[in-house]
Amino acid sequence: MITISNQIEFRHFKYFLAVAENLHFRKASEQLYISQPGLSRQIKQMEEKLGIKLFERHNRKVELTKAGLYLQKELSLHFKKLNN
Amino acid sequence: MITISNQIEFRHFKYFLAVAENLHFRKASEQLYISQPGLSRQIKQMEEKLGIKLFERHNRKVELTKAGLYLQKELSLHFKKLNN
DNA sequence: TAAAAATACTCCATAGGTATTTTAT
DNA sequence: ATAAAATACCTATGGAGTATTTTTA
Repeated sequence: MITISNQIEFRHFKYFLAVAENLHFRKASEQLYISQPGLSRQIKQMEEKLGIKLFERHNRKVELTKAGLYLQKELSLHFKKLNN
Repeated sequence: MITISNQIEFRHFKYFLAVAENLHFRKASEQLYISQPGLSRQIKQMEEKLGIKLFERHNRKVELTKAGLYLQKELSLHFKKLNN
């Protein structure tokens, strides 16, 4: 049985990668064609579900945590293979 | 930009793999702890979104189509890498 | 004081359940 | 006659939008 998707959905990965790329929630939200609050909530939810902080928010500056950086690498590697 | 998840979610992959493994909707639904109609609908939706038939339903016998077989192989390879 | 993310609220799309029907053997 | 999937109908969860607040440089 596959377990990951009981918690995390594609949406989360997609959103995460957009924020990780932009390091800016508003810009990422525009790129994703969703609202900034919606994006913030989903990232927060993702962090809660994983029990891991993915971003450090020092106002006017968003950074990836170590865990976030690791996840970004992993996803960049494997995520795209599922797009045929 | 990642595109796949605008249509398909983890849920679909998970459900698909369960049916592909069991070749039986009811058994697969039990394994997934969801109802048989819910599973049938999600698989149907997945096929519609992909525009590809994944299973042949001859009553009392479910078979993977060629496309389904291919997808099963691909997912078996890549899907699990996303589980840390 | 302004730029950015978080919170409050609301709404609605849809995943999923129960009951039933259809289908083929 | 029965086993299995599909369909009909309904409900409730949660994703997402707008408006606003909080935060810090």
